[in-house]
Parts: sequence; C-alpha cells; structure tokens
Amino acid sequence: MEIFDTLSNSLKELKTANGKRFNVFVCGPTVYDKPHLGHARTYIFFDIFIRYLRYKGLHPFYLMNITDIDDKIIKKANSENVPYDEISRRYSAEFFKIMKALRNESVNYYAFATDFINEIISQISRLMDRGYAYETSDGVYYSVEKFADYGKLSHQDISQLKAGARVETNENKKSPLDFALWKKRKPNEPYWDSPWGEGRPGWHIEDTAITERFFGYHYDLHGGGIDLIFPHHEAEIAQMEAISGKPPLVDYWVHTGHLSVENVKMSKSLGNFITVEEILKDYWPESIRLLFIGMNYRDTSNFSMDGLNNSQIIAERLTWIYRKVADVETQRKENYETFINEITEPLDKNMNTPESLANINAFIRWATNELGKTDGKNGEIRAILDDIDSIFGIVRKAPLPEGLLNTVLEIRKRARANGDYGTSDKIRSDLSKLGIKIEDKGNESFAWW
RNA sequence: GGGUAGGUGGCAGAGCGGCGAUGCGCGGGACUGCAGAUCCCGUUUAUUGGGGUUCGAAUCCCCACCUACCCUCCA
Repeated sequence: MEIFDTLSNSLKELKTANGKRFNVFVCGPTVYDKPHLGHARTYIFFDIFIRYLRYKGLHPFYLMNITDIDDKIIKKANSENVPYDEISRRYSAEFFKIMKALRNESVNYYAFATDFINEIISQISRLMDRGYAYETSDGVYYSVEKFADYGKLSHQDISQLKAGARVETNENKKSPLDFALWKKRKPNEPYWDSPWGEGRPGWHIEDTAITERFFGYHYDLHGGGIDLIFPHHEAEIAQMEAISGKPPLVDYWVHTGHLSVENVKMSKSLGNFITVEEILKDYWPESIRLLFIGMNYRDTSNFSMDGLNNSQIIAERLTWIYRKVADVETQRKENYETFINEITEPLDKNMNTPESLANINAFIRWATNELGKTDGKNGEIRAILDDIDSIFGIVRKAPLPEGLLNTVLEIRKRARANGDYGTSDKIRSDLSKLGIKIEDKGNESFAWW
C-alpha cells in the first residue's frame, strides 16, 4: 500500500517485510484536560490504519506516549492547588476511558514520559558530549545551528525561520530557534535529579527517549497531528539523528489534518473545543468514527452536527443489518470477495477512507435488499460486516435486553392485533425514550438501538 | 515574508487523461393503522477563471484569483 510521507512530500510504498514487526509511534496527548474532537479524529485515524495493517496480516507494534509532565500540567495543578501528578493521573485516566469508548483499542503500549527520565538524561548527555547542546542558567538547550538538516521535515529554510521567528525572547539561548532539552527547577515545580541540577525534561526529548528504548535509532513510522511537524517532530529528528549519526529516524512521517467546528478553527481562546465526552452523550462512537471515515485524514476538515447526524444514519443502517444476521454463520463466497475488495482497496491508496465508505454504502444497499430474500446471502452479509467492523470499528454490536423486551413486544403485538393503537404507540414512544427503537413490518416488530 | 495542501452539485466528499462515484438534503412513488425503516424514480449545463497540450482534461502544463493550515503551546 501507499502512504503519504511528510518528509519526502510524496506517496511512498509501505515496505513491510513478511512477518517482520512494523514499529509505529504516534504522539499521544499532554494530559491536562479532557480529550476533544481533534484528538478523536487523529487517534481514530491511526486506530483504523493499524487495524487495517493487522487485517492485512502485518505485525505493527503501536506505541503511544503520554506527556505527563509539562508546563500546562503544572499550571493546572497550581491553579487547583494539587500535586502535578494528580492532574496527569486524572486526565490520563480520562484519555484512556475516551479511547476505549471510541473503540480505539489498537495501541500496544502507552509510555508515560516520567517513566523514562533516565533515558532522557542519557540522551541529553550524549547530545552534550557531541556538541549539539549547551547549558545555561535556566536549562539545557539544543543548538539548532549545529544540525544541518534542521528544517527538512517542515521544508523550511532555517534562515527563513529566523526571519519569521515569533518565539519568545530568552536571553540565555544562543538562537531563538533553540529548544529546551532540560528545564531547571523553579519554585513550586516538580523535579528530578540530573547532571545539570534538579529540573524536568523538555517536551521533544521524551519522545526520542521512549522510541530509542523501544525501537532503537530507527523505526518505521511516526504519526501525529499536522501541528506537530514543526517544531516537535523536527526536534525529534535533530535529537535522534544527532545522537545516532545514522539517519533516518523513521521511514514514514504521517500527519493528520486539523478539525474546525462549524467552520471555525477550534481554539482555546474562542472556547469552541468540543469534548468527546460531550458528543458521546448523544451519539454512538460508531457515528463519530464514520464521520471521520468520510473525511480524508490529511485534509483540514470541518466538524458539524449535520455531518454527525448524517453519520449516525449510516451507523444505524449497519447495526440494523447486523442484528438481522447476528446469529448466522459466516460464509465467504463471491459476494464477500467482491465487496471486501471494493471496501479495502481504497485503503491501499493512502487510506482513502471516503472511497471505502462509498463502497460500504453500496454494500448496505445490497445487503438490505438481500435480507428480505429466502435464498440466503445472510452468511456472506455477516462475514462482510465482521470484516468491516474489524477494520473500521463501525458496526455496533451491543446486545438488547432480549427477555424483557420480548415480553413488552408481545404485549404490544396483541394491542395492535386488537386495534388498540393508543397502547401500541405509547409503548413505542416510551421505548424510544430509552433508546430502543421499534419498527413494524406487517404483524412483526423489530427492536434495536 | 517563507513553507504545505487545496479550490468538484444545496451540503459533505471520491475520481487524477476517455459515459462526473457515494451519502445527506430536496421532489415524487411503493409499503404502513400511524410512524419509522426500507425500496424505486427524479434533482435539467457541479469540476474557481483564462490560456495551452491532446482525437479527448475535473484529471497534464502555464498564468491569475481565492481558501485552509504551519512558521508560538497545540491532535
């Protein structure tokens, strides 16, 4: 398959030797607040990407970091007057909860930055030894000028970067572009011991420390939001390639586009961040996933309630079909082959999920037609749904409270037979309030949610 | 100022040299106690503008205009 690589600015064939582990690292969140829809978009994309690689029989190892020490965490802790790690624990727990609720379950290991302080110190020491870093009164900095390739990922000329630099001035730094590897302790801040005194790691160094420990000098694919290209990922390259002397750090750089909300960029100042928790109150995770599947992962895309409602319709159709074939044994015949090929092939073309979605819709139409027939394509439908769900995680399989529900439906059936539509309609609307929908087809009724 | 990606119907969004997908919305019909779901038909010139290459361009080239994002913490 092909995937777009930010470094080379082009589609690259994904080389995955047979049976070999494919090492993937995706930048996780800084845990100081609840996850928002932008997080959902990025992590759902990478979840589907990894699921698909596994579906193809490859062996990705999906590693994600959690930034659990950072200025924003400290700031929040101080404002609540609690230890910093109470904040990081609270919001990392929140993050895991949301990831699970969104059905993002493909991560193999979550690495907390503060568990890798030794590795971080080791990397900074080596950068010092090799002349890439220097110590000042307030920390240790990476000297960007020492690394000739600085700017290669974001395709920026270092002199242009300087010209447009809007970074805050810091008398201690040799160049405004230099970034902190180690921040010396200030009052009321958490700290660890180091050769440069008590302090805490800079943001960029945690990722290379973690990936070196797990993967070494080099690994296969690094992902994250588009906003991380500069300076975060640029800095990672500068750190690791300076230490190893053996570029490249990774073979594929994959970045997801940002999300706006009702056509306005999400930002703290505008206060229009929508948390995932908020959306999950009224919508299925499957609907959220479908919404993002309908977008190209690299585009800047817009989130709208219209779009979400649209996706909910598709999610309900899939569930509707699933419930009709839930008890059928899977069959993999020609229809299975055809639909699955049409649905998965677009993924080989740089994860073209919108095209996959178009073919999923074609499947939905076919399946709903076949369901009414007696010559039984149900086994194939079931098999296709299973595959779709294993890749995309969009088929809701939550069971209904069958026993109780059947009793209620039986009562309603009798009422209808007697022409007592007042009772039957009341049952229908009451159940609807509980999230269970009743649909009549002749004398038979069908319930789902 | 520099960098990157783009401009396709009412909206979202594929196609990237040869009848312009798909979904929503909208209009009509079938079915239904009603509703919903589903199915069928329709939505007449939708490819930013102008040049060019070609038998043929949304797709390739040039120019113009416009948009988004990055260059500062951010998924």
